[in-house]
Amino acid sequence: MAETEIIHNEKTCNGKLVAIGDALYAIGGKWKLRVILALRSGNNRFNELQRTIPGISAKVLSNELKELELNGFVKRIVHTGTPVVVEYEVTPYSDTLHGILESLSDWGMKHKDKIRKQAGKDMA
Amino acid sequence: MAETEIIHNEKTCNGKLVAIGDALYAIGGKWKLRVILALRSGNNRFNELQRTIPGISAKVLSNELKELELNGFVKRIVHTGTPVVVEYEVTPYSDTLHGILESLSDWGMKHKDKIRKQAGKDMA
DNA sequence: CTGTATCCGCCCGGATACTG
DNA sequence: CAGTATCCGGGCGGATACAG
Repeated sequence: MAETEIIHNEKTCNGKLVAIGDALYAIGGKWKLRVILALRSGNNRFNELQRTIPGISAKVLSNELKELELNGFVKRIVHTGTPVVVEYEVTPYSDTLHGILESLSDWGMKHKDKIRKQAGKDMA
Repeated sequence: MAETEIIHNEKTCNGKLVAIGDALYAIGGKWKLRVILALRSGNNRFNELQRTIPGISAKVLSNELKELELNGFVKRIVHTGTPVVVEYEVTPYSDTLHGILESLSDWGMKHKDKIRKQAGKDMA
């Protein structure tokens, strides 16, 4: 039956839901992706990151970096010396997010278009 | 240069970041996707939804449904009669989320595997 | 049944000050 | 510079009661 394409199997859906939950747990939230993007664009020091990401506080940035490190997206590198320098790097694993980022941004743009058109119609 | 594939253009990235923010704003959060999934699996009445989605309160469910309706994912249908029956339906627009849901769940599953393997190594 | 209103505890996160 | 500790206010969301 063709309906299975639309209706889906409930157990499959639940499994996906769990997986989606896992994904959102790891990369959801206000800052995770922004931190990763900031790191990608070449800002690797703590204070540099804080300046690059508007509105983030030291405490929150610290927590985000720890979680990102736990999840394997970021590597913390301490260069001993005088003074001590700490750098953060995105790992190759963070590249696995590429597909998600692409679909999210594609959809986000289309969605905004749709919202703008609705707003236009509301005005008329 | 081949590096552009990895490093990306900063303005493009910012544009994507905004779009990703828009997307997460619309479908991010704890309940949005769960509500949509519950509706898809045939639960259309308010109390039915509340029973189907573990842990959601009436207030939160009410808010989620309003936001989902505003964003065009859900249609609210009032059947006048005695008693009045209210039903919620997913709209065809919610199908546009399919790509996002697929990449999220794919990635979520792979990510969980990776975490489990790490945990296994930690034990050894 | 389908919600809304109110109360309220808790936690997120901002500001600031401080340590190494 | 690289964070941590503390204080604290606002808001999210749960419980309950209530309205249509």
